Amino acid sequence: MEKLLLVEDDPTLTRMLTSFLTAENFQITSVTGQKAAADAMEAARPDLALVDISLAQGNGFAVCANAKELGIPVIFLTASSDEFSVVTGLDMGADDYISKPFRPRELVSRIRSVLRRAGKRQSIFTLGDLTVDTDKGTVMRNRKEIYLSALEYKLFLVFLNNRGQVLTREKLLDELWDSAGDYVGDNTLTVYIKRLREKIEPDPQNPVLIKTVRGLGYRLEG
Amino acid sequence: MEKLLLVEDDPTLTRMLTSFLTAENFQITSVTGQKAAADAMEAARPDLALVDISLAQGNGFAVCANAKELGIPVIFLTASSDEFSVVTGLDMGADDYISKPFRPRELVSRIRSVLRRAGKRQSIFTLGDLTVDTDKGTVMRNRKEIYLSALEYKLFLVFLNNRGQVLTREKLLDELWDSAGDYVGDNTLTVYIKRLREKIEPDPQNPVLIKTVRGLGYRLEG
DNA sequence: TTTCATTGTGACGATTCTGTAATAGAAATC
DNA sequence: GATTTCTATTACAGAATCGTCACAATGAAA
Repeated sequence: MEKLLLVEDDPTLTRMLTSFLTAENFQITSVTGQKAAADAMEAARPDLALVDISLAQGNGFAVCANAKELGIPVIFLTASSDEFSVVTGLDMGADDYISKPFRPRELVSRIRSVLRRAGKRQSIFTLGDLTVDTDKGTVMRNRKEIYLSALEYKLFLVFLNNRGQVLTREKLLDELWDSAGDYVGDNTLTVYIKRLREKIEPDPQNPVLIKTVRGLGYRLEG
Repeated sequence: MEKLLLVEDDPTLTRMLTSFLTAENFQITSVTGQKAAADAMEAARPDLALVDISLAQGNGFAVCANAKELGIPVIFLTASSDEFSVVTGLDMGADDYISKPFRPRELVSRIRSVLRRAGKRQSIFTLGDLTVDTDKGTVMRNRKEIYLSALEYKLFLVFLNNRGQVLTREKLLDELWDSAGDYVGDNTLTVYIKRLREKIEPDPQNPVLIKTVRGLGYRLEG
C-alpha cells in the first residue's frame, strides 16, 4: 500500500482528502508546516508528497526541493490558474500539479500516474548477493549485516537510485554534501568511494560493483 | 534541439502552436490523422508527441498507445474539463495533459518537465556495430567495451549529434575546448581525431566512419 | 574522562590524459 | 614537376585524475 504525505494547511481539505484517499487504499500522513514536512519525509518515507504551494509556514517550493533530495515525487496543489506557481513548480522538478478545486478522481488518477512513472519506490534493493533494506536502513550480504556509516550509506543509496548510470563527481558531491551548504574537498569523495568499496566489494582492489569511469565519474553496475 | 510531433486537426491551433514552439527552440512536425502520426513517429523519431484527444480520424488514445510502444512521451491536449479523457489518458500512460484553452508558457513548461522526466536526451546511439550509451558512458562494439578517454568520448558525441554533417575544425575546437576558456593549438584536434579513429575505426588507416573533408573539416558517416 | 567511530583533509605515487612540436605524407595549385 | 597548403603520424613532457595512506578534529558512547 502506497504511503502519501499530504502537506496542507486547510483542515477541511485535509479531512476531505484523507478520507477520500484512504478509501482509495492509500495510507495518508498529513502535516501542516515545512519543517514538519521535512521530518515526516525522513521518518515516514512516503512514496509521494502532495504539497500545497501556498503554505502558511514555509512555502511549498522548499518542501518540494526537500522531497527531490530524498527522491520522493511531488504533486503540487495550487490555487486555480496560478500560472506563476505552475510554471515555477514544474520547472523546479515537481512531477505534476493540480489546481483547486479539483475532482478527487482526477487527483487519484494523477497520483497513480506519477507513482507509475516514478517506478514505485522500492524499499528493498538487491545487487548480487547484497540486499539493502531502506526501511530498516540495513545492508546485508548472505544474512550478515554490513555496517555502513551514515554517509557511506547515503552514498550507496545514491548509486542504487541511479544504477547503471555514470554519476559525475559533481553530482555525487551535490547529493551528499550540498544540502548542508558546506562544501567539501573533491578528494573527500574519492575517499568515501574507497571506504564504501572497502565494505561492499568482494575484492576492493578490483571493484566490480562501483566502477570508475575515468574523466566522467563512477557507475554502479546493475 | 528537441523534436516535437504535433497531432492536431484544428489548423488554426496548429499554426499558432507551431509558430510559438518554434520560437521556443523546438522543432515541430505536425500531422492530422492517426495514420500520419504513426508514420511520423517512425520516421521523424520525435522526442515528444503532443496529441489532441479529439481527433477526427482515429482517436488520440490509439496514437498514444503507438507512441508508448516507441517510448515516445505524450502530452494530451483536451477540451477543457473533459474529465473522462483526462482520467483515461493518464491511466493509459500519457505523461501529462493540458486542457484547452491553455497558456503557451504553461505548455512549454510542461513540455520541458516531461522531457526532463523522460530523460529524453537520447541515451543510446548506434552506428554500424558500435553502440554508445550516454547514461552508462560506454562505447561498445559487439558487446565489448571500447575505452575512450574523456575528450575522445566528448568528441565522438559531438560527431554523433551531428551525424552526416561536415564539422569544421573551428566548430569542433569550440565544442571541445571553448567552455574551458583556454585555447588550444589547431593540430591538437588533428591528434584527437587520430586517437579517436584509432579506437573506433575498423581500419584506422582507412577511416570509414570519420571522413576527412579536405579544406572543410570532418564528417561522421551514418 | 576515556574510548572509539566517523568525518574531512593533506600528501604521495601510479597511471593515464592532454597538448605540443617536429616530421612525414597527401592533395591541390602553380 | 615544384611548391604550397592541408592533414596524418609519432614521440614526448607536463598536467590531471584517481587510489591509497596517515592523521587531526569532532562528537557520541562507555
